[in-house]
Amino acid sequence: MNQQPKGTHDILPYDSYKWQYIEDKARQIAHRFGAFEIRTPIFEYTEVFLRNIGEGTDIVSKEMYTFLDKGERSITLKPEGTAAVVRSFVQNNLNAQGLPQKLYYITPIFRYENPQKGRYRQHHQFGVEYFGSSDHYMDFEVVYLAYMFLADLGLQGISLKLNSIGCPICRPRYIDALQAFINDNIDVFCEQCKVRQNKNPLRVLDCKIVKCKETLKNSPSISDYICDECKFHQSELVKLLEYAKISYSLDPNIVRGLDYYNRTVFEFVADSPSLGNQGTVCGGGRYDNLVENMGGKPINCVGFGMGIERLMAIMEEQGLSFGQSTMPTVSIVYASIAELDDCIQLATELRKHISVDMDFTGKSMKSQLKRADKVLSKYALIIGSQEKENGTVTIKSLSNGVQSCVNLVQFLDNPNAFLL
RNA sequence: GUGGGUAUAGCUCAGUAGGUUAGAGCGCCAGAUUGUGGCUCUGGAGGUCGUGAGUUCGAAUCUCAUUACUCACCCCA
Repeated sequence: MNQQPKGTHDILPYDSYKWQYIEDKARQIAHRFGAFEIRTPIFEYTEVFLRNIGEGTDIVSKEMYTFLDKGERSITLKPEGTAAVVRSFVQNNLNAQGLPQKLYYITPIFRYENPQKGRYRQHHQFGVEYFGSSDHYMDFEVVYLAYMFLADLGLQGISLKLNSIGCPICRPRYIDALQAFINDNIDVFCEQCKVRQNKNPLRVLDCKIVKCKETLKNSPSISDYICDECKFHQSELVKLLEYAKISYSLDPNIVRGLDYYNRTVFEFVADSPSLGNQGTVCGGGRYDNLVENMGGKPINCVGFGMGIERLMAIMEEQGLSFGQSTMPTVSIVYASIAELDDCIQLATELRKHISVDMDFTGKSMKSQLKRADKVLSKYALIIGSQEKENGTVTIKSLSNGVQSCVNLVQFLDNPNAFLL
């Protein structure tokens, strides 16, 4: 049965350079902001996610890859990045290293969903988590990091959407008002919304049904309910964004699907047909209570997760560069099988310095040169009876066909001098 | 969990009033060029037509079932 599990994808040899390119860029940007990489296991005890993402969320209630290991412990494959990082942060007392602290990760993420464009059962995220400040400066830096990363890749048509979902003090007041509003208009709303009204009223704001959307235009706005501190926090963040000339829009319908967020929530959204309705390429926000909830000190945090598959889809669509595939510098070619041993020795010697490809299956010279083309070698180093007899090697440029014959000892002494 | 679409060569796809031996382009291998790649020409290999039943003298083609993929809903990166 040569099949891969539903919703998973192999990254094939001729595509892997694209991943390396994006991962390199992500690391560069993170390092430019002074963030350190953290790598947590691919699975955690189920509790880590159950408690912190929120039992009422879809992710926890129906999308986790959960199983019992041989010791009857409940294990779950990472369904998002933040909870695991926070677990590690608390467990290893990383706050003892001083605050604020900036971490980033690149990790596979697993969710049991029905796959479609831009949604897979295994996808990959580049994420950043900042620990240790309640200031809007920290929100700004995290948003700015994401912004710079997207800009660095050359992406166009990505917009930043921003919202504040308040804090544990003011949000309940808003939810009460929202529920009351929905109740007053209960007949107009769709069946989904009627259910969500009790389960997770904020999600009603996200409904795509036209009739619900229309009705919601008259619903109470969260901006009228959030407390002065939350309001101030947002307005100060907005000032910084404007100062940095990052365009944004305040969108009261941005409601994130994880329970731990408060105050700032944001998304970077592409209006990209290639992604269908999965335009959200990055989502994040502030989570001030998560560290404490996981048994740590009260430490305020901001973070985001960025979907690499979605990034790549947009980049492909916009025709952006993924850099160059890494290529061997030279290919070694034997004119006949009699020179194969000499060529192997040459390759062994050269590989101490440069990248070398060669065929060793006795193919014709013609097919060896074809292969040299295919693997994108810049030069072919040819050894035949002539060269072997004279102690030389023929260097052929594969871009213009020019070739010269040089002394093998001199060549090995400083190969780069001959490979311009 | 719910709905729509698709399934033919390694890849992208042709192929219906059911009818001999199922095709093309690209890719692969080889030759033309016996020590030289890309271009050109010639040849070659490669198919249980997703799987299983049914209708029929005869099924890639029609019917049913099944599986996979895909898009969409839900939700999310």
